[in-house]
Amino acid sequence: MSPKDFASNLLQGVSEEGRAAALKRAVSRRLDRKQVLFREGETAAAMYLLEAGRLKLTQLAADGQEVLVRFVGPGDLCAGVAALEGSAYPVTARAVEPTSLLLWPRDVLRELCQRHPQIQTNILRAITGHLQDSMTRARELATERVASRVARTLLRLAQQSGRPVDGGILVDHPLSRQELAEMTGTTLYTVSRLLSAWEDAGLVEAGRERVTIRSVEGLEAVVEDE
Amino acid sequence: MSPKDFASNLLQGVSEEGRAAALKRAVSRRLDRKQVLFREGETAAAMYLLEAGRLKLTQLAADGQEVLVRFVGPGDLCAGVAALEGSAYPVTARAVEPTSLLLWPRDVLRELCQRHPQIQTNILRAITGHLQDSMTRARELATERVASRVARTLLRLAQQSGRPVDGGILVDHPLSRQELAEMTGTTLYTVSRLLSAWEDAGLVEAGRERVTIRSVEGLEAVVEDE
DNA sequence: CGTGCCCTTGAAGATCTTCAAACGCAGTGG
DNA sequence: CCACTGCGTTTGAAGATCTTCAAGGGCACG
Repeated sequence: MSPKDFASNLLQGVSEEGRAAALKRAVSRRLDRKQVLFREGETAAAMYLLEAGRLKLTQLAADGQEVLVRFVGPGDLCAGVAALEGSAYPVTARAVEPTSLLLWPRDVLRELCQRHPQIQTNILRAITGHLQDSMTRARELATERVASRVARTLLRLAQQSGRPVDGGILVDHPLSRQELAEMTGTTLYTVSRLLSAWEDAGLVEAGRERVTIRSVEGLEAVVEDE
Repeated sequence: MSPKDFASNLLQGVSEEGRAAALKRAVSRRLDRKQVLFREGETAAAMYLLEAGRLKLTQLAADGQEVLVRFVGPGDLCAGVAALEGSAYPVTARAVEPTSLLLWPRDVLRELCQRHPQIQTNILRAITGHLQDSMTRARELATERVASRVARTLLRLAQQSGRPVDGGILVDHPLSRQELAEMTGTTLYTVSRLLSAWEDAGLVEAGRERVTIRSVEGLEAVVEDE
């Protein structure tokens, strides 16, 4: 495996020459916790690929409420289409922990995509994945109860960014009740109550901006018993 | 304007030769009302472009409830990525009125995309639009009340498939309370009550599988006053 | 003329939000 | 080192919103 293996989502199937060209033209950048990478509505300047750390992408609702669209982890792409089309970023991106990433300015990206169409194909694949996720999310919001949605979200976070610890899986980045609420379309109060109940039942262990899943099966049962 | 202008979403920016090649290799097909074009989970056989009529795309929730993802109208693409990747259709497509469309079998589509990369770019653009829509939908489901969501949905339908009639805009295809409920994450009962109230207030006129918007401003006010 | 499908409406009650109050840890500054 | 302060969290109580269930009406189509 190459040392630049985290780039596989972007560069898989690209010729050796294309990979080299892409990596050579990439710019490196670091972000502190809570630092903003870009804001919703700004004209897209670049496409980003995460090396390490984590971003959260949010959208503002009409009434000012924030909605958490997704977390972006190592190897994930971000703002691919907005950069290609030169349109506005559809979300705001903020680091939830110290983060390092590569970026390709808009014009560089366009040139790379023209010379190496497989890169565009890979961006298309990434977008398709996000579309699937978004449809799944909308379907769950439309048909499931809050408890199911929160349980599902925890299970998903465990998969995406879970770190095994003794007797459980820790979601390995800061995660507040408020953020869980913004991911599931509910309030921080309801999330707090659910976590308290699940803690009593031995399904999770909850701390300040920390959640550890103690029983995956238990949470799956919560998802089922609508 | 070309007689094949409905194909602009797919063929804009494609060379004259590419447009000709694409149209030559397209297969024509007709559907009756309620006829199924493809089902969620089947391996994708082709990409579709609507000439006339309307499809509805639905997804099944875990508990068997149907969710209405969107309506597809003339000029709209459908199943582009699933066909390119040879994966499963993510939704079921059903005609809600007599419909005619063009289709490109999977292998033909792949060849066209290779020879004319702009076609793939156009598919990427279409998918991006759907991603935006889906995110908007999820955000609304997460933050807005039922009345707002139903009102918004009616306004959107008026834009997409509205036909001016005396004193209003008719949504120009069959549209049941159940379908409106499946679009907005509520029940047919709640939709029925809302439409009855809005009819009394003079905002809409509702019939069997028919809705006419009498006051766009009135519905916009419903959206606002959360 | 019946039958099926779509629609309406009432009543009861579950689910979830809202508001208010208070707790406790983490980091800061005295 | 301690107190202060901010922020994330917890919990109770009240009540709004929406669903669910039940019953019935009416139009369209065979």
